[in-house]
Amino acid sequence: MTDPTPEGLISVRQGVLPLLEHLTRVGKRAYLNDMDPGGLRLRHLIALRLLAERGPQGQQGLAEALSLDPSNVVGLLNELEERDLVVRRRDPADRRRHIVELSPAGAREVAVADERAVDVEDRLFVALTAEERATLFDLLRRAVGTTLPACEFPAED
Amino acid sequence: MTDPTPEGLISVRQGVLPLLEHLTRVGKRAYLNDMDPGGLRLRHLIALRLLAERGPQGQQGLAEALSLDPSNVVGLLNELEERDLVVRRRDPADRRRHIVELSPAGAREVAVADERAVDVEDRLFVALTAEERATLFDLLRRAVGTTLPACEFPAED
DNA sequence: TATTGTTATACTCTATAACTATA
DNA sequence: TATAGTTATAGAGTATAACAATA
Repeated sequence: MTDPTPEGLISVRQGVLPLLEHLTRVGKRAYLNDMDPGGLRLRHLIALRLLAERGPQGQQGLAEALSLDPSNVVGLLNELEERDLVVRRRDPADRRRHIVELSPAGAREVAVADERAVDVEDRLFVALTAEERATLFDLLRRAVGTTLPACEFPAED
Repeated sequence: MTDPTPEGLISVRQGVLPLLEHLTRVGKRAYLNDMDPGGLRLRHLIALRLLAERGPQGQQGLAEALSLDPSNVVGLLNELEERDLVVRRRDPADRRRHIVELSPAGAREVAVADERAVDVEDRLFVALTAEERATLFDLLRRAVGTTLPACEFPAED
């Protein structure tokens, strides 16, 4: 064949998205099954962690960082606020804005939920060594970084 | 600190799932926006590719490979069959089974949809070199391999 | 009695447009 | 007029149970 691209790379280019989709779905399901019924779902944990890492945020910035539509962030925050894991307060400087802040209970919940996420990931990535998981994390983090204006996520290295 | 685990690895262990979820969601959205309205969604492409790579399958095996509930596979196949991309026929040996097979039109559609997926992935992974994408692909493929009894997916190397 | 595929249903997730209150 | 947040709604994705046909 006179194919200019090495065979291996062609299949690589075509197949990452299906694998991502698969792994995410299986991981979310495992996380859901692990948690107590009615507990926080993955999206809640992600939002709480974002607040923990970046501090108080307007909902607009939160939506952008999560790559969610602002209208969808509303319901997510409602659920977190009902459980007193998060506090919304008006920005005195611009009374249109809501500043969202993690509550002490929210911070505790992040720790609990993180524990569960660790268990799930340990099972999800049994095939990989610690170094490989670190590599995977790094690659994903860099890829995510370009999909958003400003998201370095859990970049606490 | 007497922590037995290096600091770097701790944050790694906690954070892969959120990154996967984020990247998958963004990728699916990009794929959806790219395609002509009413076209095949990502899950259709994944199912067609599976059939292309593994050949005719019972729906049960298909469900397992896709990590979908068999009841959800029904609707997916209905949509593919309506477009004549796939053919269901009774297994003469066991008349309970439906053998699902890719049609010639289905095979052509895989190629078209793959093209679009390539574009999406090129944008999704601009931050990564070809080698890094190959590494990512390999790591994901190995991780997926353990989440399923038998899924080596696009392992055409 | 167990298995394959199917139907029905409820709930979550996502995208979109219209609305309000502030600026 | 534009922006931050909200509401409402429709469609896609997922989990579950019950069912028919066949083994």
